[in-house]
Amino acid sequence: MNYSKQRNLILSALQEHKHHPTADQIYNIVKEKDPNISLATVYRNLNQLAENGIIQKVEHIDAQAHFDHTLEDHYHFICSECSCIIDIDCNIVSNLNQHLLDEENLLIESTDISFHGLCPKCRNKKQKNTKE
Amino acid sequence: MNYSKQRNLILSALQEHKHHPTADQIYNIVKEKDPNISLATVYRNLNQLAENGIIQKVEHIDAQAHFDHTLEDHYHFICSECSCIIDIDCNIVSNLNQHLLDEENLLIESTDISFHGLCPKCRNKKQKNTKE
DNA sequence: TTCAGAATGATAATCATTATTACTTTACAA
DNA sequence: TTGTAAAGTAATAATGATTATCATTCTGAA
Repeated sequence: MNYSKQRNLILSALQEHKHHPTADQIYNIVKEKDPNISLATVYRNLNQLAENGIIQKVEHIDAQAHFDHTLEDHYHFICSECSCIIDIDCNIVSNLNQHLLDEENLLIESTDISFHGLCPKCRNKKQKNTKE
Repeated sequence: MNYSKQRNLILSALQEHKHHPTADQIYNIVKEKDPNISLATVYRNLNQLAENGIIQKVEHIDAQAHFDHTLEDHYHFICSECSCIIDIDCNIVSNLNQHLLDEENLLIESTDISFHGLCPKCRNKKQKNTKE
């Protein structure tokens, strides 16, 4: 990969905004510093950065792809109220993979886990509303 | 929901084809019995059947939504080679939910798990190829 | 039988993403 | 330095899955 100003802007935007932004959200952040940047450039560079193992592309959360500044293996909690994403770091799958190989003859390469529910903030709001 | 011939055709197509077809696949199946049916009708009815708890809409597998004849809670294995989907029925998450509530203050409503890897068929093929 | 509400087919619209195209930068050897 | 090929860019057309719209037809209770 050759140097490009745009790619640098995209990468630092992602590192500053750790909440799994989408391509479109990054586009809006970067546009403030480089108003001429194209949405296609953002898509191209995010995919390229992900292919080169510099960032992580997180799919299957919703219709859009999200991008993650960290490469660490982890899972996601998605709030059903405000759609915020919270990282869950846990190791429940290691022995499960062996089980699936032995019992079902399935060789697991990767596992996606996403939890859906209420985040602490939204749970608080709901409790307040029901009390009133 | 009023009766409709099209919805009945869609439902029985789904019950005969248990391998998580997409809207488009169901469209092609149903078209043989009712060549005038519209793709929009298929989408409309699949969503409606899912909303009424008659079938299950399975999202986040790939770009397309898949539809599942069973309402039973289960997870999916998706082969990275042939993209076939195999049901995984397991209960690994029950105690995890309590853990996430206690430790992270997250109230889990549902959990999506998808495993990615090689299905038995594709694993066989690969082994043959490397032996030759 | 009537008639309001539900369902339909055809098609336009939408949304996220990718491909195309013509132009500009960058890397680097001569 | 300078020439040039590779890589990058903006603008925009194209794509694929899905949803919305709308005029027409069907369903079922009164």
